[in-house]
Amino acid sequence: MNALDQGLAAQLLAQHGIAPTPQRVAVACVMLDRRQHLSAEQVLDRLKRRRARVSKATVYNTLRLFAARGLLRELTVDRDRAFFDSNLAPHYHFYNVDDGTLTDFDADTLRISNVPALPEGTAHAGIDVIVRVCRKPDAP
Amino acid sequence: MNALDQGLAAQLLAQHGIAPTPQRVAVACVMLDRRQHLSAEQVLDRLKRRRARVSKATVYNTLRLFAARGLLRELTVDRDRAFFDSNLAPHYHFYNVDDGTLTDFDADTLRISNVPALPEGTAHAGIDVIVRVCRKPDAP
DNA sequence: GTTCATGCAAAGGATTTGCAAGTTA
DNA sequence: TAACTTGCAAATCCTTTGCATGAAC
Repeated sequence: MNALDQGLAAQLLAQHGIAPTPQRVAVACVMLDRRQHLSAEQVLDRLKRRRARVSKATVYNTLRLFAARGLLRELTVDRDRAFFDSNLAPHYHFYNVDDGTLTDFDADTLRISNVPALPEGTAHAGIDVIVRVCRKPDAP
Repeated sequence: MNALDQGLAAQLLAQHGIAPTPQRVAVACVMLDRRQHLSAEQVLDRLKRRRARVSKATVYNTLRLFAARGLLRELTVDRDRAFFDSNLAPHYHFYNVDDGTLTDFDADTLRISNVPALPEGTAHAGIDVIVRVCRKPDAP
C-alpha cells in the first residue's frame, strides 16, 4: 500500500549521500512516496499515524537535509509555515489563499521569456512562479 | 527632504477610506515616500529615527490595513519576515537569498504566456514571480 | 572511541491578541 | 456616548538550538 518501501527509500537516501537511519527512512517513506506538498507538521502527523516515532527536531533536521541534497524543494508561499515539495521536475504552483492548497503545473506549460538582466554581481538561483487563486465568489 | 509630506499622506489615506490618525500618517510618510521594500521592523526603526512614536502593534495593524486597502503589497519571499512593497505598478522581484535584497523589474519586461487553466472553482488573485539570485561565486 | 544522529525541552523571533486607556465625532 | 485607535505586555506559533543519550563505524 506504500509506493515507496523502506528498502527503496534507504537506497534513495544512500544515492544522495544520506545515511539511511530509521528516522530518515521513515520521513522518506512519508514524504517521497509520491508528488505532494507537506508542511513539517503534516509530516509529523503522518509519521505518528504510522507509529513511526520521530521527534519534531529530527523531522525538521531531516526535511532540511533532504532539501539541501536535492531530494525535496522547500516552498515559500505562506509565511505561516514552510512546505516541502517532493516534485523535483521543473514546475510552478497555484496557491489557493483561502484553503492553503498547492497545485503544480509544469514549467513548460507556462512560457516565460525576457527575464531581465540580473542585478550586478549576482547569479541565477531559480525562478518561483506562484499563481495565487481564491475561492470563486459564486462557488462556495 | 521628504517627498511625501504629512498633508499629502493624510490626503492619500483619506482617498483610500482610511482615517488619517497621526500614527497612520507617520507610517505613510515612511513607507509611501517612494518605491521600496521594508519589513515591519525596518518601518519601526525609521519611525523611531524620526521620533514618531508608534507602537509595534500599531505598525503591524497599519501595514496590514494599508495592504488591505491597496496602498501596499505584502510580499512573501522569505519566511523569516514579511516585506511590504510600496510599488503598486505591476512588477516582479529579484530576491538575493544571500543578503535579502529585493529588486523590482517591470511586469512588461518579462513575458508570461500560457498560464494553464486555474484549479476548479477558483478565481485568479495575482501572479508572483520571484527570480532568486545569489552572490556570484567569483564576486565577493 | 570518535563521529554522527536523535530527542526532549527550552529558546528564539516575527506576528497577533487582550484589554484598558485615549480619541473623535 | 458610541465607535474607533492605540499601546503595552503577554500569548502564539513555527522553527531552531543546547545538550545529553544513543547508535554506528
